Parts: sequence; C-alpha cells; structure tokens
Amino acid sequence: MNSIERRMITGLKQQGYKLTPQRRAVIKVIAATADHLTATALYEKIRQDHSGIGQVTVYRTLELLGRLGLICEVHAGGSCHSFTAGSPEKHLHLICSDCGEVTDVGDYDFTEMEQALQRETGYEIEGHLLEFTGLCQHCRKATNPQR
Amino acid sequence: MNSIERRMITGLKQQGYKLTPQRRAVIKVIAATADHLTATALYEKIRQDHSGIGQVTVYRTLELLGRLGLICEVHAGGSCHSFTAGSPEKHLHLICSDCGEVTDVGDYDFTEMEQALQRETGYEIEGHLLEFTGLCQHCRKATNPQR
DNA sequence: GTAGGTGCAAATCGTTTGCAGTACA
DNA sequence: TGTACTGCAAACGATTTGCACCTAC
Repeated sequence: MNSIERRMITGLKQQGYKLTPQRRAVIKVIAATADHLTATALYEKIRQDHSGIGQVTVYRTLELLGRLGLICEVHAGGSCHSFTAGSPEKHLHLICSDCGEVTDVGDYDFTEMEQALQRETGYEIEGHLLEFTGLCQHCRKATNPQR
Repeated sequence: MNSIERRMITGLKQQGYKLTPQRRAVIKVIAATADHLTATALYEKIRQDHSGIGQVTVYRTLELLGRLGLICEVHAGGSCHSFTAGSPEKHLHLICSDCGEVTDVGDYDFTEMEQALQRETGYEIEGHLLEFTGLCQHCRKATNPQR
C-alpha cells in the first residue's frame, strides 16, 4: 500500500465512513494510476481484479472521495469528469492533448491574484483550477521526431 | 447586432461556412448572453424566437463555433460543457459556486510560467484554462447579509 | 446546380435512482 | 444488531448518428 492509498483510507475512516472491499479496490486503482481516469475507465480497471463490483458503487465512491477532498477532479481536453489522486487544492495540471497523460506539477501561489480579483470584482474567491494543455515529451517526439 | 455577433458571423463566412438563419439565431443568443449556457439551455432560449430549430442543429453549431475558436467552453462548478461568447485564448473566468454566474475578467500573462513549465517538464504547451470559483457579490450578500 | 446544412427519430453513452439484500463497525 | 453500503435493473438526460429533404451560395 502506498502513502496515497493510506491517506485516503485514513481520511475515509476518520470521517466515519466504512471501509468496504469495494472502496478499497477503487482507492487502490486511483492511488496506483498516475493518469486521470473517467468513472467508466476506472470501473473497467477495477473489474480486472474485482469482477463483482458494480459501476454504481464506483460512481458513489468517487462522489464520496471527491466530497471528502481525497481525490481531485480533472476537467481538461474534452474529457470532463475525470479523476486522479491528490488534493483538490493542488489544481495545477499539465494535460497532453494527444495521449491524455496528466502531469501534476504542484501548485502556484495565486494569493496575490485572488486578492486583486476580490477587490476588482467583489467576489469571495474560494478556489481555483489551472490546467495547461499541450504535447508531452513523448508525443512531441512521436509527432515530430526531428525535434 | 453587437460586435461579438458580427465577429462570429464574419469568422464563419471567412472560413467558408454558410450563414443560415439557424446559425444566426444561435450566434445571436450566445452574443447577447453574458452567462455561460449549456447546449440544452441555449436550445431552450433559441426556441423562444426561432421555434422551428432542432436541438441537433444547436449541438452542431456549437461544435462548429468552438472548433473555429469563436466561442469558449466553460468547465467549472459541476456543469461542464457550457458555452459563452469570447475567444478561447481568454480562459480566465470567475464562477459563482452559488448562482453559477460567470464573470470574464480578461486574461493574465502566463508566458513566463509556460516557459518555466516547458523547461521543467518537456511539454510543448499550447493553451491554458484558469477558473476561479467563489461567491459573487450578490450571493455573498444573500448568504451573509451583515457583511 | 450542388455541397453543405437541417430536422426527425432512433440509438447510444454516461450517470442517477429505487429497492431489496448484505456486511461492516 | 443496526445502519450504512452494495448491486441489479430501470429510468433518465445529454449527445450522436443515419437518412431524406432543403437551401445558401
């Protein structure tokens, strides 16, 4: 079990939710996958070693983990509603428009910008989402080998 | 006809696409609405003064306008697949998590950040999406009047 | 005149809901 | 033991597709 997996399981228990084999399976796959996955893709992956699981359970678990802030929703590149491990506060992703790979590059300090926006617009800003799209190293080579 | 509307119509014609009454109706509603709208909401609005239009046509027109860079897709706050007028390069939105209002605040210069990311990750960055979520002025008052 | 555009209906996909049975704490 | 969780099946909404007809250029 890696640390991401452990963190999710602890978070779940701490907030009074039960740890079922199905939830364990969902967590395991998310924690082990660097890419973002849609609910359906995740379901397919989980079924490989947990064939009895229902798609509904995957949906419900994702919804729960998202609500508890234990996983992070990714939006980019046409495929909305994808999920990846990690805290939702760390909303800085690089997404390859070719292969769909997601690279998490940590977060950037938007405090100053948020304050300026609050002054200008009257909004009370709660969070942000920053995603860059482009070609990853691998796809750059594949598309244009001489570079 | 406002300038946004004119820009879309010109863009469409310049790239060799026909200007039909249906497309005109879609463009008119998008250009006149500050909010973001889902394809379905847009369809309902358009039907008010263009009752014969089919939902399929709205979908196809949105897809076309998006492809030509004449409208901009908004992601935030659960409602993916919403559209609003404006260039997709100007991806800086403020979205109210309560009423769903979208405020366009112009763009921010990410050139430096993009270059740093390219160096660090090997990505060839093509674009970005930055969305802030929070409470708009109106909803702040409604939620917490004494502020 | 013709290629591109439209509208209908049906198919499809992702997601949610009701409900009865099951299992974790 | 009791409540939260699960899985099935069916419902649902959004989006796409096939096809015949239509119309802007």
